[in-house]
Amino acid sequence: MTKGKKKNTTIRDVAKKAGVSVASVSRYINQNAPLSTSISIKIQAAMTELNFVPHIMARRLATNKTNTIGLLVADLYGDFFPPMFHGIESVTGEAGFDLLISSSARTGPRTEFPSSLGPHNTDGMLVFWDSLSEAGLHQAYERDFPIVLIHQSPPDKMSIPCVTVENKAASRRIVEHLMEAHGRRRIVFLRGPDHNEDSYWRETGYRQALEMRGIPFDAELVAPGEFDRAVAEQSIRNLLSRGIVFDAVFACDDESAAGVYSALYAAGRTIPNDVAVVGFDDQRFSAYINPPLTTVRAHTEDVGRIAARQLLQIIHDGTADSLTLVPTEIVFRQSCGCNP
Amino acid sequence: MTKGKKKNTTIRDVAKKAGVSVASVSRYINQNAPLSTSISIKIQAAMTELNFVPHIMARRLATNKTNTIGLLVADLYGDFFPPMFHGIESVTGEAGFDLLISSSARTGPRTEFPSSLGPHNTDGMLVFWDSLSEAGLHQAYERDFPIVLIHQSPPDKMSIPCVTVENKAASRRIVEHLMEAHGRRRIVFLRGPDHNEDSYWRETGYRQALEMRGIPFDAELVAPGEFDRAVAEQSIRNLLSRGIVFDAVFACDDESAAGVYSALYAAGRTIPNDVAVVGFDDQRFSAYINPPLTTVRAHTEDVGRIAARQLLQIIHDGTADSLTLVPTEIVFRQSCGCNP
DNA sequence: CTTTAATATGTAACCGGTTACAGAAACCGG
DNA sequence: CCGGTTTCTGTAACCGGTTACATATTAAAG
Repeated sequence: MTKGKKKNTTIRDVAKKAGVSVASVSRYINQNAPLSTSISIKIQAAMTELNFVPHIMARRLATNKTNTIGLLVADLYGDFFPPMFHGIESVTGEAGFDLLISSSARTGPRTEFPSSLGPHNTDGMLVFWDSLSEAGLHQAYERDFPIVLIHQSPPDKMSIPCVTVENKAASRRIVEHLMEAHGRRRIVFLRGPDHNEDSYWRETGYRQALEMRGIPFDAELVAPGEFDRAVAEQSIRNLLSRGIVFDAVFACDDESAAGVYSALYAAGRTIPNDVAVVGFDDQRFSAYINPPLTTVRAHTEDVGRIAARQLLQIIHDGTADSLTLVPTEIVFRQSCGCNP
Repeated sequence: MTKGKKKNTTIRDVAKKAGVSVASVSRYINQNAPLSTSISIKIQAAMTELNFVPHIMARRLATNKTNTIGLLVADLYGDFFPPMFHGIESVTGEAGFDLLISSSARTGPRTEFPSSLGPHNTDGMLVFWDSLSEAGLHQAYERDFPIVLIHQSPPDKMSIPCVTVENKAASRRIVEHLMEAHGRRRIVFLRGPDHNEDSYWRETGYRQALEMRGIPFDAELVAPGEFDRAVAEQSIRNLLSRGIVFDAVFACDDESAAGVYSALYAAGRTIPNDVAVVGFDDQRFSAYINPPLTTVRAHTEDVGRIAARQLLQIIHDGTADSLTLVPTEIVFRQSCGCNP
């Protein structure tokens, strides 16, 4: 429209128009070397006149920095992602970094280090649970590409910083609450996916609570939840039909707690009178369901914020904390028997 | 560790080692020109031996293509984003494009065309409602940078493709349902934010339904919902305390429907017997609340998919549909009085 | 008023790919 | 066996910034 010519205006055009050298223009743009005011003015004038926009890729090629960080996620199920993203974005944005997202939903956990997120394209990468295989991680680790793991601790031998939430203590406390405040004794635990660490620690907390109360662990009371509503519902149905007695359920996450509700409701059991139910995560719907779910709140936004900060720090000076546990807190609603 | 030398291995190193020209190596990598097998083999050998990884930024500088598309969102409230993202990612990923995300949550709607998402850094951009000011849009439009709008139609004078959901017909039908199937007459409408288009069309559908039934529009029955639980709750409280009579509520979105539930519950009114309630969006919690909410399902994932496809098409050949309306469907649950 | 040190600019060589163009090799019909 | 294609391969000039180093300018010192 305007000029007719396809050519981009470059730093050299600006230099010519301002009657100075390209180096000066570059220095003016980056403000990284002293420059006389008279020259600065001329450059500024030329730049605005030519409507000059520096070519980011050229800069990146020359400096070998991308000012971009990569985000590798498995899938965006649940209410998990938005707050996490919000946390991450708030710190990366502040620091002037772009965010490149890649989901492995289509492909399953990447077995290869994803080239689109690797060096040359990002300065570092945030890796969520289940998004990158151990082999893929290893590739990144070897070239010591900056990485921080989220909700996943590093495999043996690799020391990669990790940030996740405090699972065990909160789980222990919520189960203790069921026992102490509401006198429950036969508490079902609904597991998460097999190698999920959150699930592992939540189960550990559950077992510790039993142990402290001298209640023997009963394998019959543990069933799959898979972080999935339908699976959890089926598990509870099974327990019920097999005549197994229980007076409470600790669901590994709120999603499966919702499944518990359905199964219990269908069987005519009331919550919390017949069976108390508690979950983990404090998803958005948890406050709305009936009765409102007692659960553990994970400050997911903080997790994102902290992870991003760690990554920036690695990129900047190579240091980071090897493990950060973000505190969790129990939110007492009605499904456990409180606030009747 | 390995070599001790900092230098990256480049295409020239590969060429030298394979005893061929850089052009051949480039052609081998891109498979864009015939190459004798003998040469191909030598190059492949050299590449694996040197562990060569092409430098993406160099390629981008040379080709002036980024293979990246930008995603500009306001904030990631609600259940809105994950499915949308999923849809987008599925098509961009398939096409080999990266996704650069920028949220304007920290800053409010961008008034400037965000340089990090602009030309040089992305090949095109998906813009959500409320994320970019009209001025910002205009800048992009002038340089005819590929854009498609999501849930927002272009301001006057600019013809930018847009994809959103069908709001009006579904709204009309759900209100008609309230009238015909359940005999409701005094139906409250809870508005969304002021200049939100979804809200506008939903209200239009509401009015049409009234009109077709010969029921006069009553301004007293329209109150703010703002897509916000608390605001909606307060609005219903007000109506109630002012003694305004109504037998149904059409909430502009499910979030505000949840607020309606609270207000009604607090006032001792039952749903759907005293007041029928319907919403819009079919958020995740809507099936879980009590009673399950009758609402309109928007196929958000499709919106994302279609928008992404449109954008790729613009990038590819410059063409696109100026408006795509993704169909919606009513899901009948219990809050309207169905399935008792 | 030189001599020397400090500072501001400019020149040109990078960064690591792509690709227009030209030259070489292989193929083909007559 | 020769000119005319057709198909491969190589050279070198880009893409648009940054920056080490050299040079011009100016200030400080002697």
